[in-house]
Amino acid sequence: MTELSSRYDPKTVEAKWLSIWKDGNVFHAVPSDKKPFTIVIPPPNVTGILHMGHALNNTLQDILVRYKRMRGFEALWMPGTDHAGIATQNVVEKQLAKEGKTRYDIGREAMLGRLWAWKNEYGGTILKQLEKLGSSCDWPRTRFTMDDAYSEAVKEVFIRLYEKDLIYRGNRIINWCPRCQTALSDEEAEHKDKNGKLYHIKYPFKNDSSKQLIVATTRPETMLGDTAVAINPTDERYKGYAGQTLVLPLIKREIKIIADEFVSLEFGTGAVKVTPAHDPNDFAMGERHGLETINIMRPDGVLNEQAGVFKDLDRFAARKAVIAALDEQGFLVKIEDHTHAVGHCYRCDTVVEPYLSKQWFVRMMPLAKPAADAVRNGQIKFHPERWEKVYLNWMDNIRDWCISRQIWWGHRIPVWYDDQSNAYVARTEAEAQQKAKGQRGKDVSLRQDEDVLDTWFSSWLWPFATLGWPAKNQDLEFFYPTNALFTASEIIFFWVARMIMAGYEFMGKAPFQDVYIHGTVRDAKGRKMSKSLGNALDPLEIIDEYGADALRFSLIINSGQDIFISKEKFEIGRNFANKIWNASRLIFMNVSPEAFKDYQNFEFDQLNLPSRWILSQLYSTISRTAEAIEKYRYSEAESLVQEFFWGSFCDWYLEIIKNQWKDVLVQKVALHVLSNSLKILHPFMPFITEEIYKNLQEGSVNLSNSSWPEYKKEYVSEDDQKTMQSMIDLISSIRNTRAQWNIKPNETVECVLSVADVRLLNAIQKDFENFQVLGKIRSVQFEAGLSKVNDAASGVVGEIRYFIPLSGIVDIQKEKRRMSDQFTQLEKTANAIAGRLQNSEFVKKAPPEVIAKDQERLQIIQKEMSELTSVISSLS
RNA sequence: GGGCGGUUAGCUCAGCUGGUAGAGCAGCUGACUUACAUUCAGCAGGCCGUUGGUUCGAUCCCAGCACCGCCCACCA
Repeated sequence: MTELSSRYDPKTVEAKWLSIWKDGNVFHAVPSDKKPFTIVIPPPNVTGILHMGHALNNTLQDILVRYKRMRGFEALWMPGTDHAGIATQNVVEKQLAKEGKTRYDIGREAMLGRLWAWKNEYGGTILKQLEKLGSSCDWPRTRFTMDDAYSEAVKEVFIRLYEKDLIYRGNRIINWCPRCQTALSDEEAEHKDKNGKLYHIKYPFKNDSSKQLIVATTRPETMLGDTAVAINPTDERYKGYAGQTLVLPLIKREIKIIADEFVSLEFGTGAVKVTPAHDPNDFAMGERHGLETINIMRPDGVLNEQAGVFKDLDRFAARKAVIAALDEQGFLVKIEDHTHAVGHCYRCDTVVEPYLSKQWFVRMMPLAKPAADAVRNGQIKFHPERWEKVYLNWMDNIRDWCISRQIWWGHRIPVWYDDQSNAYVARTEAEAQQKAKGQRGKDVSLRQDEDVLDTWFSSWLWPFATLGWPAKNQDLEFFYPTNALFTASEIIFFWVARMIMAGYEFMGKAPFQDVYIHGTVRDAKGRKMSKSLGNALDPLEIIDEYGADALRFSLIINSGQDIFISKEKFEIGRNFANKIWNASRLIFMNVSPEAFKDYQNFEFDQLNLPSRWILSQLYSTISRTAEAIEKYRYSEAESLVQEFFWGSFCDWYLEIIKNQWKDVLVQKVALHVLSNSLKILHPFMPFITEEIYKNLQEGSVNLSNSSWPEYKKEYVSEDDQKTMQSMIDLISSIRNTRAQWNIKPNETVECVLSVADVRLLNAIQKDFENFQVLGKIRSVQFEAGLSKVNDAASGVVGEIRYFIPLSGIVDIQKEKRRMSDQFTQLEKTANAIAGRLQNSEFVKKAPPEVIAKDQERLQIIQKEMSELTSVISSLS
């Protein structure tokens, strides 16, 4: 029939289908009369290279999108990339560094030219890699956060928020990365526990230098910028100190002692140096007490002229120098070990500096409220649910968002300043000119804000900006809101939360209903996969070696919470693909054109038990798999399909029918099961299923746009499943003889055992030989054939059945003990229930269904007890 | 410091309405059998972290404890 090779070769097959899908544009979705189903891809960074996290994330999305497409939805999966401001700029700056230049050397315009050139050349890499995974994105729709239209959306949002007074500019302590030389948001500063030191330093009093106040600090170099020392007003130790003057060592500046509730009595010495320009708490105290702010540091982390003799020292060198100087002059009291959390830049891992500067902020409280409510009232659901708490906890403690970045790659802030530093927020410079003229009454020259917006300030618009917002159009109308979002927990705050806020603020609707949070892919030892650790498995290499289907399948079936993966894990998927392939070969080798013509139609009543059984299994698998997918239980869905296809279809059905191939009905059933199995396998393993399905020649339809099998209730029979199951158990028991069968002396058994599986025959025969020696079997006939297997269900082998379960146990005494334990347990339960039922008060008060349940349970227990009794007595 | 999760076979994990536990892998036995050795048949291996509570009955529900992991956080 078909010439399928004995081993599945993913490479050629995958390449072939990728181009068929692409040429046919089969994943293109347009507004139609179907129901919409939309997912937007979490846009990978343009600098991204496919890693296992992407592979997992996108496989999950692909499974759902393909499934929904098969279920008749107009399913759109919107692809695209994120410009990744700092990350991309870092990459290009590294290139420049090789030429011995910095971005300042070549200037803003030339730098942007190089950035775009880099983006145009390498920015598509990650998407091509995602495509190789089999991702069924609507590729022609691919968006980029710095597309012209998208940039308009960003600008629009800035202006709208500004007009609502939700954006403001302020002088605040922010997280500053001295390497990237930009501000970071609170989320972009990663806190890590560091083993540091706590330095105790003497600050002498002005009027009596023999008296000192000892302060404790972890960042002694910032003392150069101290403008006060704070104590707690209730601190008995320092009663009357407030208001006195100290002389700052080294600098000799006079500073006051202030009293502030913020100061903890327990920590350190109870006296805190106050450096308003270099610490957020100190800044707040400074505001409360009207303190001066002294900035001692340049943007690159080197101390400035305010630092006196320490000028031009890097902050860490300065720390050492300050300590040395303090020690030398007798101000250093002691140094203690101290662990504390230190912020690090999430892009370059440099220690972040709390730094006073003028930045743009978004007022988050008003935006957070509807977004938090949406989750509270169930309009948006997290899967697994527990992430809702994490989300809400952040939302309820939300702080303003620093959105300006001192880099060049990104959306430039749409604000212009005149010579008096008045700010004009406008869509274009011309508009700003007009506004300025209106306000100043004359033309003034303007300069645009140098800064760009945080990358996330564009990403948070992704679900609707990709569909064309702020323009009104059919796409937006039809595909928004999206249905599900798939992401890792790391970016719940960065992205998910903000998207929800933006969705409500700008669209008046939630951007999606379901948020699926998947685990992190880790190596076998549980470490995060990373290039620097050298433990990363490259998905492309895995695809190359095992195939994309194998990668997808293995990844998903392993996904519980976090996913621990090693190379061997991908054998699961590869082996399964091979199994599917070979089962298909077997079927294709044995079916006739007649069966091929219409294998979807057959008389169900004429089928034998194994056929009815496999159909029953098939259809219950179909519905259970669908249910699992809908509930976002992907690994369960895969297990169900695999268990059915391999464990039931291949291991039992195909073995049983080996000698029945001449029966057209059997051929039809085999083809029918294969065809439908391919359909339910398709979302998980798109390539191999397409390839095999093609051989079924059901019209010219690709599996990618065929439909999910309809559930046929009439094929699902519990009786058939039970009968067949007991047969399977029976045959299994017979197979499993040797040590297990414990035949009583003098007992003889005569039986005819039919074995369909030729392979099994030898194994079993051997066992039976042993069995004959061991027990007293007079004769056992072996017969490779099918008809008798069917008969077995109706009782021919039933005689064997009688003693297998009982004498098949090695340690009868142990089993007896178990059974009598069980009996006592049941007896106790029965008594308890019976007692309850005789209690007239209980019967009066308890709801009828409870009583009914009790009665039912009592009956079951009593039945079990009587069965147990007979079994126990037969054992002795 | 606050919050969240986990603890089940050697390993990775299921166990989604409470009825003394399942899978895959690894291990061990056995089968060269024309769909598949990327295979097939089988075996063994578990006081379901610990202490209490609720229940006739707890891996499951409740509380405490221990250990592991993650997230958040401005005690310098």
